[in-house]
Amino acid sequence: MASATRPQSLKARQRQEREQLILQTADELLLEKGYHDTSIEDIAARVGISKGTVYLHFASKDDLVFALLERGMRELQATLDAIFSSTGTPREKLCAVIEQFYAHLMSQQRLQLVEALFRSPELHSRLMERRELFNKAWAEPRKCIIALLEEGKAAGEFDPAIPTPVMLSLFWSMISPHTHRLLVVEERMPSGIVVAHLSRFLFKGLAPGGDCPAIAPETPHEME
Amino acid sequence: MASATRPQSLKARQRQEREQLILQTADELLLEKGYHDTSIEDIAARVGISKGTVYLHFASKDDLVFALLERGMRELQATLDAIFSSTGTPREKLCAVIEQFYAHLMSQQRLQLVEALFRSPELHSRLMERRELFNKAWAEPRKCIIALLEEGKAAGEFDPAIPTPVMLSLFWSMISPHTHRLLVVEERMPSGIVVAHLSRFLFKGLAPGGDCPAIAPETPHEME
Amino acid sequence: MASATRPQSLKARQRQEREQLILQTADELLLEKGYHDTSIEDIAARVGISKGTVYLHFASKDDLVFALLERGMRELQATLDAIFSSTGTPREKLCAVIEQFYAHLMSQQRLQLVEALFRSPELHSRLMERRELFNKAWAEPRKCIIALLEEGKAAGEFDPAIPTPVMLSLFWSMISPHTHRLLVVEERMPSGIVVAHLSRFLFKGLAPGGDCPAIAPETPHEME
Amino acid sequence: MASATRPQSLKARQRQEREQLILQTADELLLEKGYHDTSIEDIAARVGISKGTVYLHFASKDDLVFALLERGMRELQATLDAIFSSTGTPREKLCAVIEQFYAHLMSQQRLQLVEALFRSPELHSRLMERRELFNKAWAEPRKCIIALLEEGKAAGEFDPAIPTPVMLSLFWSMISPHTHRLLVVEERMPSGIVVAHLSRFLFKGLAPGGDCPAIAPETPHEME
DNA sequence: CATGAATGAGTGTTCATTCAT
DNA sequence: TATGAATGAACACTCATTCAT
Repeated sequence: MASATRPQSLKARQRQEREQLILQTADELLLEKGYHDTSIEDIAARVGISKGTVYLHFASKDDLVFALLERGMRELQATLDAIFSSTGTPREKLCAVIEQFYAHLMSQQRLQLVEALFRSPELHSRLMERRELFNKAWAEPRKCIIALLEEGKAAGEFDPAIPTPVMLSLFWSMISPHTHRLLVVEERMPSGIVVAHLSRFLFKGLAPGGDCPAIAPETPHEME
Repeated sequence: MASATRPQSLKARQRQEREQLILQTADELLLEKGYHDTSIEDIAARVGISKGTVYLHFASKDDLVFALLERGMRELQATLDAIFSSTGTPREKLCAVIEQFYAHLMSQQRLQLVEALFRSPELHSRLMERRELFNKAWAEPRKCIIALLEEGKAAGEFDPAIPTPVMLSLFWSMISPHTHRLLVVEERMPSGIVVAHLSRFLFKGLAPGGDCPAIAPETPHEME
Repeated sequence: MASATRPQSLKARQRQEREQLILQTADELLLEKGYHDTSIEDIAARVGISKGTVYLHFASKDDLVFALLERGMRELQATLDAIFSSTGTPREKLCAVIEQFYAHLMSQQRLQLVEALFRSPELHSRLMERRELFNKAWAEPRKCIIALLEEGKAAGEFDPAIPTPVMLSLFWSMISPHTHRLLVVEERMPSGIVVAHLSRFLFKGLAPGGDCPAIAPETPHEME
Repeated sequence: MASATRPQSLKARQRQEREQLILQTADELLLEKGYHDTSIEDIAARVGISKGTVYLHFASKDDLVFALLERGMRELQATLDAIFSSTGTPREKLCAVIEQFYAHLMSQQRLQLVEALFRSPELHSRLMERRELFNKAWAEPRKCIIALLEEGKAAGEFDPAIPTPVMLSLFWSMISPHTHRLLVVEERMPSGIVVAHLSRFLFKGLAPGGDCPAIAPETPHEME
């Protein structure tokens, strides 16, 4: 019964698998060589299919990249959802997010592309033309993190004097691929160590108390 | 006599100005659209000159970008030199570095390009073929910052338990264009405020003391 | 079974034909207008295809010209091989070579290109970078002709007082496209007549005997 | 008196000298690198003047080349005139022509360019658009040689069975730069020796008598 | 007069995209 | 459905030519 129930489902599954393979390969190549130096032909060749076949799955190169971003977003969201629905303080949860990034997403080179593309002005602008679908996907994780941060502030874990956008920005910095590359890839530090340092640094920095003088718009420094 | 000393100097100055204009325009366009989506013709058009004229100043597109990077490096180094040679604790100096970045370099959108290009795998490799001059320029600031950090550790300002590479990486994060864009550009926070927050966060995080349990390679968290 | 052996052979044959068409057209255009005044677009237009298609067959303009030269060489060598392996005196064989040149190669405007390109200093140098394959191809015919000339000397057919390089040079002159153009193309003389005259002239000039006074480095003439 | 007679003549003479210098330099460069790889800037640089100055003398690159050809023609004609007006048999005169080519024109690399350009399809066609002036210049030497050849036939020096165009063509072959390059430049034969061989060969080949069977349009040979 | 900065048409080459098979 | 041949727009770069100084 199971063997014959879905003759189309079989094909559909194969199609799905191929699509995932294309996405995965594109992910790797884009990270290796960047958007413009990766041609559709390159991707097709590494997958072992022909150029035309790629177009059976993705209407354009930009669509392919877009799908890649969506996939990254979905994975990110799934990771975050799992963490958010768990029990623990905001700090513990944010800690877990950092950990997840380093343990899984970064090392699998998944989210790096999301980040990399977002930081690339060339693609950023082009892809933002499709903002409709995209921003939604991006807004969701953002809201989650913000919620955690404000929850933490309310719980007295984080310093309420630090504006949430600043906190958010600092948090993104902790999980940036750039940091990952410098420490894990180039300095060969174990991922666990890096995570511990980053987390500790982040939460020490965000913790309430300490000298928070009235922030002067122009801080007095002895520089020219 | 003095009035006649520079018949050539006039032309030379005009040439210099034109060259700076091209560089500045290229800087803007590259930041807006990225390397591959900015053509020489684009740059020439915005400057108001013809394609060929650009080639009177820069032998190739790569040469133009390279000159841009060199300019960024020179400015960076000049800024750092001024700060390093001043009096003050390491903390004050690093604080001044962050401040300078935000006050001058970032707002002039210079270093963003340096960063952006360095993160692009495609250009990175091509530009690294000119490593000779370039690496030196890049290594110098790096050494300066590292020296400051270790001086700070020795002086008891920074936590010696944090490895210097980690500190360095965190410092880069503070002055990343990404953070600048999120907070100053998108959130419209005044640059001075952002600097104050970043500095305070950085030094609170780097300060000695606080809970620094033995860092476990695998931190225990309740995630899958 | 035999009928199905070539499903690819069909496409392959079409590809071959297209490639030959491009080569032939390039040959014509290069002869008409020369290397620099013939653009890839020109060639594509005359073939009736697009620029890009040319690049499906030849990786660069130089590659195309190189393929053209190779083709010319192969044809030349094939012709010479057939003649050399036949029976006959050296004189008869050289005569046959001239004949073949005029009957086939010249009229197909093939070797003209070889010659023309070899006389262009600009291309000569660029193409000589691929000397490995090429020099071999060029050296072979040269050796064949030299062998024939020396065989002829030994057999008493040619004047041993004439150095072989001189003989070789005179022989090349007989089959130069320039001569062909002047007599066959411009003067409209039948190719057979021209061949007969050239051969007769060559062999009469090369024949032993006649007044060969001691060759004085400075021949006495009444000129300024 | 002599010093002030021609204030313009002085300037005019300087202008003439510069023009000759440009021509001479262009001659050299064109021979070295060919037409398309020699830019106006190249020529100006070697002369030591600026691009613009070249255009004060020659309206276009083609004009410059054209002037070069005219100069070559004039020299050729002068040489031929001197020879033709001397006493001697046609054979002696033609011999002198060959000699002159090798002794002076070739070694000074003058006429090589005339020849080279004429054999280059690219320039030939373009320059032929200016045929009016040009053909006249080219026709004159041609007529001279033809006259000599026919005079020689009439005098019994040359074989009347050989058509004059064939003779002319053979004569051009003897003085081709190609032959010169092969023997004098590459084989390092002394120019005098080469001239002696060429002359002897030419006149032996052109001499009356010998086997001149009825020329069959299709010569019988054992070739495929 | 001499200069050389400025121009812009032209060329080789790449590659996303289409479509006949 | 899968292929890959064909297309053509786009781009970096060159250089003959012009012209303001």
